[in-house]
Amino acid sequence: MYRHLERRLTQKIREFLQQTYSIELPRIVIEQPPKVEFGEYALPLAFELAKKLRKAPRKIAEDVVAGLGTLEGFEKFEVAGAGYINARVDRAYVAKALANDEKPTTEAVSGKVLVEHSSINPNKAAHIGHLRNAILGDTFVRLLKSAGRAVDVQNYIDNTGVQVADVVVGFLHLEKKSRVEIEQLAERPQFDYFCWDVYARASQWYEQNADNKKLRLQTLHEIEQGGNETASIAELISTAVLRRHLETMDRLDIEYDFLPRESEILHLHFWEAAFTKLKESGVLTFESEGKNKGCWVMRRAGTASAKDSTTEGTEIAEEDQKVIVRSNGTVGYVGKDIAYHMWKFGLLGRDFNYEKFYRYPNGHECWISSDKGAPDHPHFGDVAEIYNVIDARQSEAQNTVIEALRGLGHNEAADHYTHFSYEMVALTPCCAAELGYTLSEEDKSRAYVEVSGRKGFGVKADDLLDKLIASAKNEVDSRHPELSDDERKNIATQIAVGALRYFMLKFTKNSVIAFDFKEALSFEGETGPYAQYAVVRASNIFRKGGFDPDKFSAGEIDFSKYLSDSSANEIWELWLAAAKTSYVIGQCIATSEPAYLAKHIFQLAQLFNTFYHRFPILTEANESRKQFLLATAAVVRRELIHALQVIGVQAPAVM
RNA sequence: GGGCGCGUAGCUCAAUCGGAUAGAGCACCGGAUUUCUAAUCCGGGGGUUGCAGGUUCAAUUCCUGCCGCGCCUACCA
Repeated sequence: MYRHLERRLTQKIREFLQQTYSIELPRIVIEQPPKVEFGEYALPLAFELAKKLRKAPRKIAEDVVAGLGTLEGFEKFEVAGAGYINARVDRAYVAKALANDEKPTTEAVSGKVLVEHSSINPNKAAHIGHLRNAILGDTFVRLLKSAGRAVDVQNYIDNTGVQVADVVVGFLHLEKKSRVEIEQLAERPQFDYFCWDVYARASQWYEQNADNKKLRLQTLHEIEQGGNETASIAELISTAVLRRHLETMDRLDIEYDFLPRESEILHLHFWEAAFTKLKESGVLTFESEGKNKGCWVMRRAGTASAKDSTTEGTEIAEEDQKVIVRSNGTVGYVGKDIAYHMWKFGLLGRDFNYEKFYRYPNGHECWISSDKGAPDHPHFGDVAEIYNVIDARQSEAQNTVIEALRGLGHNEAADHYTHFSYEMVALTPCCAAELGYTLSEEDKSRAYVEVSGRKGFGVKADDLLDKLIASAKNEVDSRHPELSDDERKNIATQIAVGALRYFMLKFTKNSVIAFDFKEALSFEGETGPYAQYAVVRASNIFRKGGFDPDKFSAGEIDFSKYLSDSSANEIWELWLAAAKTSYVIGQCIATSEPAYLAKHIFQLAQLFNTFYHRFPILTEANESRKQFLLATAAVVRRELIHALQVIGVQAPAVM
């Protein structure tokens, strides 16, 4: 609604400027006034025009206001301050549309979007860093879907990398486990936790002597090769850990459609197909001397090629070279990534084979890449737009892939390739100490310490969730002894998930989260449960009053009576915030920043809580005013539930 | 050395391509008719937005230079 009116206003202003001054501005800036008394939209337009028109801003603003006339949905325009033009909407018009849940028709965007997130190495339990990735990714998926986009959710599995090799080495050479023993362990519920420790031990063991490291390299080669016992054990381990990751993420209502694996990228020869094209197009060049002698290299992203017009042809300064194919002929991960991304855009000319892998309790089927494949499978890849949720440390690699696509002439694909970059989750030194890790003096003085799977240093996702559930369960137990234990468990889980998801979303993407248990375990203040509680309060009003909030009819209400005068500003602010939800969702998608929606939810909940205190509804003597207040609660409740659903948070029945 | 990012209240963070008096939460202090359940609400203190210049009617935001911090910068994935 808010967005719809803004568009209408922009259009009107454009027409006016064209007709009156014959001016075409590239962009009409529309802001939100600092206070609701000033109206709903503010235009600093007059300041911009002052120079062009050689008139005082204030005078221009007055002229614009006088000449603008009327506009549907708007009450009036006025001049404020040194030359702001403030627009006031017709409050009753907006409220009525909102109460009736009228959605302005939006043009459907065609083309499928591919969002890839999580991508946890299948060699150990997921930790809080992975949670940030998965929650950001899943929320972005929900944002896109709520805007009507068709989305494929992928989780890339690097099942042939060194991390997997390390656990395999750990099991076979350090723990001396047989295949049968590993199979038995893999059946155990917390196999990923077991691997967590094995991985950390193996990493330490490498430091002991050089032979151990040789074993690692040999194991890695066997895994990459495939078709041998080592590869088979690696597959066994990585698949079992992968299942655990899916279970962990499912606890947070995070699901995937397809799991492409690196093993298939190798076995189905994606790279060979890409290599040919990369050589033909000159993206890759062969180095015949220098430190990268014998390698196929490409220009490192960000080392501008435009400026060095002096170097002729395809010469790339040594420090700007990124090795794609090693001198022994093997391809590095960036190369595989280029091939994989050509597949995503349908540019490779090859496809995976697919088989069913995991069925969610709700019946949703998750597919996985495979060598053989099932005959009937959904169509993946070949999309119009992609988003890769990958942390900021990999931005250079991501940019290299984008440059490769560009070099191949696929500019459109490159333009629709978004590295959805975010910063890592680290631990506060205090938190690290709580976990029993001893830190160096240097680390203690830092604001945060990076987690390290290699050192087994971090907070496991399931542990954190268990802690949150236990803490929420305590509260629910004491507040609602009348409920069954199952019901209380269920509510506690919803609260825990709400707290965790909100926590990961409240920070903007490029701020490092210094994780601290006290903050993450809080259910008060700016948290998910705060917003959930606001919904519960709204529901309670209807429950106690004997009404159904979802069937509440606003037909008879005279909104202008209750919203028009300035004494109604407080309630109007709440209506306005509710009207902004879809606008905020649009902002989140445009900027790839889910934090805006989290903040919006909190603000809406905050305004509602104030309203809740100020205006007792059920005791309201004036029946028509009571209906109006009920309509207010119904609309806010509906918008909050919707917005919470978009960030993947459910509102419990009671709290 | 080069690339990317960050520096805002005691702490953790916001501030929508530059806009009106820089906002929240936590912590601290003081309050809220035992009510639609207080996981809430109201009030209070707390800021030279790292420093110095520049551009602009307007700078936390853009530009330049410093200072400080983080990440990336392997023929590892």
